Amino acid sequence: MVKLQSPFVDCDLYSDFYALVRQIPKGMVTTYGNLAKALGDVVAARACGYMLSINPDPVGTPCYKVVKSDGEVGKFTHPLGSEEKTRRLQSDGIVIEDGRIVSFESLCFKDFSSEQPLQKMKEEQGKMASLVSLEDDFSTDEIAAVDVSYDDEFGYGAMVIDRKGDIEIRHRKMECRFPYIPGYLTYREFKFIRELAGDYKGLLLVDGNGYLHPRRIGLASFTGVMLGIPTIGIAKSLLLGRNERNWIYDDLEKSAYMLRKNCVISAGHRISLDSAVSYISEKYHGKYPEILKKAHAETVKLRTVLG
DNA sequence: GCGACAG
DNA sequence: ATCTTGTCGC
Repeated sequence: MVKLQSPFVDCDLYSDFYALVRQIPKGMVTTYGNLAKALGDVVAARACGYMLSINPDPVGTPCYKVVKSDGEVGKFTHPLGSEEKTRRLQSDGIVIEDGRIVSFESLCFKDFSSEQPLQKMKEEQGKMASLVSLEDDFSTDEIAAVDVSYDDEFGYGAMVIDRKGDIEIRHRKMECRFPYIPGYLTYREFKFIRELAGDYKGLLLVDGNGYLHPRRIGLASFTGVMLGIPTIGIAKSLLLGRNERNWIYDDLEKSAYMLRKNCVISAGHRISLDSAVSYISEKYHGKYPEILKKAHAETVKLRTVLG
């Protein structure tokens, strides 16, 4: 059994990110995209905006210096909004005309010092992808589902295990310091799944993708490899790919099946796509899997009670 | 300029 | 997922 340590599932991306914002020199600006690239992937640009919107230290971490990629000032979460952002930029000596930074190119700081955590995660995903098996090697004696919901700083995870009608429910509340970033859901959610699953060895349904992923290693597949268990990815929307008669193709490869609106099935680990599709569609009669709905409802219940 | 972006 | 400061490619 492969026993890979995963140093990145505990990454505090918020702190890494705010440290980058503090590197912007006096009198300069940067863009959400440049910060995302410093984290290791421009796809995180919108998450950078989100992290700024919940910046816990607006004085020490000056988020007004972060603007859009075309030099427009962009939004600002403040009672006075973007006009206040503009005023703060101007008091740094930056000239703004028609809502746009003048001499934007020369004022835009890009030379961040960074470990590029997302880049390292991408490399880890590449290694994990090579360990995924799409050969059927699963039993259906026990089936389980996991899901996590969130508030600002915590995640609320739930796992429902069905052992031939005998239902067990597990809960877990943990701090979460990693925002949602397309392609990196693993680094937000896997630690919840690891805690919830414990030594569970049955088939696991994961709320997200498996093989349908830019690096062929969505949360469901990553979970399968890390825990050494068979998994299936069940997503509610498409991360990528084109729908042709409900089969999802990305590049030229068939990588998922849209069972219905809001139910995209992909192979996780130790199962083929065809087996995943026929098992799920038969067991749940072509509907969204009940056990995942229950797991989701449990996370909401937990968040309402503990949050 | 519009739509796409697992949760 | 929540109710939220983007970017890129068609």
